[in-house]
Amino acid sequence: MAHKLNQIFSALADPTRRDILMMLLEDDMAVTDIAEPFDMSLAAISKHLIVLSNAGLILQERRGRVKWCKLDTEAMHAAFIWIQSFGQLDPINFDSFEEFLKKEKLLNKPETT
Amino acid sequence: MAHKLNQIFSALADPTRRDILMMLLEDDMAVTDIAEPFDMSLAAISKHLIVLSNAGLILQERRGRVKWCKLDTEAMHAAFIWIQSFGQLDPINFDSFEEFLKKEKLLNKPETT
DNA sequence: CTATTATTCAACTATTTGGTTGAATAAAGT
DNA sequence: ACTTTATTCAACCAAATAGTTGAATAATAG
Repeated sequence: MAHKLNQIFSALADPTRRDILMMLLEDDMAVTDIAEPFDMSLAAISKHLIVLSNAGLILQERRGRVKWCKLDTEAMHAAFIWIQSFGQLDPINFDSFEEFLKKEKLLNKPETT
Repeated sequence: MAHKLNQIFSALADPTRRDILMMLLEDDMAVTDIAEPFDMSLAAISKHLIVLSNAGLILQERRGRVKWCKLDTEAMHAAFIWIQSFGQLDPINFDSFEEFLKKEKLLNKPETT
């Protein structure tokens, strides 16, 4: 199948999936809980999670009837490394970075729409 | 329109477009010269360049009948910053990075297929 | 056993994507 | 003027994507 980076970047290209990843930064979650804030069917979220899983961005582990989802940082790291190749980008300024994150959350979180 | 990161990651998800970006790392190029190594019509490459341009990953400037393409690092930097948010990824190990780049070139360059 | 909860499957739809070809445009070269 | 070169446009096509709904599966609770 296609290069792994295809899957990783393609997975990251969807705002719902980026939101899910940000939610998983805080804690592992079950599928139903992940779906809750989104204005979208559970089946749709389930599909998004499969995309994230295929890209290697999350791990899913079934315990009983609940499937737990957690971040897997390896794929993200591969994307990070690839991007950093371009022009040896400057190390990040963590002040503007925090500001960026705040803005990102306001613009992009489903709860705030 | 959609969040800029959608366009950036979506543009990066295609191996042809990543190849084009890598070619532009070395020098600015005209559309026809960019298309040359690919087994694909000029029109297809032209479309890829529009995608890259819409994502803000390249700039295109027409001089006479030639349209020159050059990297615009700003969009890549935005993606870089977003990714680095996840788990405060470790600063890059440049030895494994160079190895990665070599592998990437072997696997992905159109000239070698 | 029965009902409830968690998740996925299957079938369908609309839209987008990545490619094609042939014609169109526009600038240079002779 | 005519031809060549550079690029895009338009129409088309196949495959992938992101969503829907309703049924199916599977584990837990009562």
